[in-house]
Amino acid sequence: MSDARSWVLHVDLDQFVAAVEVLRRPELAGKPVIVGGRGDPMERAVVSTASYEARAFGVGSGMPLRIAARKVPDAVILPVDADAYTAASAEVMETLRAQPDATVQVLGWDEAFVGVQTEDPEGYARRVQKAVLDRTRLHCSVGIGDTLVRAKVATGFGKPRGVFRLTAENWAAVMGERPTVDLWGVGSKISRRLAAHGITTVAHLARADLELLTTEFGPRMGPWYAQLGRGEGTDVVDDTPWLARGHSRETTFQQDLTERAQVEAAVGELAARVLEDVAREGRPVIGITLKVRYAPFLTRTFARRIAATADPEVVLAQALDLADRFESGRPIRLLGLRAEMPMPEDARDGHTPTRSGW
DNA sequence: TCTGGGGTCCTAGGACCC
DNA sequence: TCTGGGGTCCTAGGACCC
Repeated sequence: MSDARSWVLHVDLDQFVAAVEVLRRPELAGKPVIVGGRGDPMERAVVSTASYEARAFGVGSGMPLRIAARKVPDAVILPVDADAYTAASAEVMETLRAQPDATVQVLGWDEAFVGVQTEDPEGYARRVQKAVLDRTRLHCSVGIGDTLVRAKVATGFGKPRGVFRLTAENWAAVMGERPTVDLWGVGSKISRRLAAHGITTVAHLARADLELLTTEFGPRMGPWYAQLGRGEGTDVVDDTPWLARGHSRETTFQQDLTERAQVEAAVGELAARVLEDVAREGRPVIGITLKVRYAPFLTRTFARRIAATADPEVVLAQALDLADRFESGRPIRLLGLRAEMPMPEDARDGHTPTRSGW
């Protein structure tokens, strides 16, 4: 027997969406490419992905398309083509599953964990990169870790097209002095709350008082953040097929809605789309939630449970009733509708993987 | 120059029950 | 006159991720 041990690999495609677009339009290679919305820089939309050439100008995901276009006047701006990315993603995941002894846990269009037993994880990672490139002509980076969290964080140091290993041995040296917001699962809000307690670096978080964290963040999140600071957590890659908890559709209107007839039409359209999504899966609906965002208070969004069934007439009537009761008369900037689906018994309690490591 | 769309999970607080 | 203590379920809101 060899001294093979188990490793977690995190495979992350480089600038995935932009790369897929360049593949079918080779003339775009080397140019600043921005993908977002319907490809119209004058619309209310944001950047999905920018190519490295565009990122050099300071463009990144989530930035308003209008601003991105101003930063890079020469950019090629393309509409989001979800079907194309889904197809490319499926080929990538198939390639990963075809690797020897690989357990694959898909995280999104462009990333997955791969669990393997090997004595040479770097060699395995390089073979994964080559297999993906040969099959799809797409480049990826690979993080190697002894936990999911460390593998995920490691990938960032490997980009682009590289491999990086992060384990209990080098975690503190590599991550210790970095801000907590660099951790997977810590965003701007949590990092600010941590900073209020003097916890600004990963090293601080790693040795933070458990009681303080529990008081501040609750019985689950408190201990979880402490673990995160040490890079600890599960090392089990779970390939159980993912089951959606729900489906939602939302629309930001290019012009705010002011007429009741407009609201009626918009809700009807959303309801049809959501119910179609659910019907495709053939699963029942246990609740419908309506989301409304009024202009100009962009940050003020509310969602309310409006129905326990998917009956389109009930959904429509309840949605309109709610829109009337809340601040009626104010222009509406966004409407969203979400259908919740029941989970089978054996899929509850985290058996079905979601956000990994949770 | 204003902030997409699709998801998941956790927490707090109220209602209700014994 | 005053209001325990434990438990569950549900909803709203917040935070995060790709």
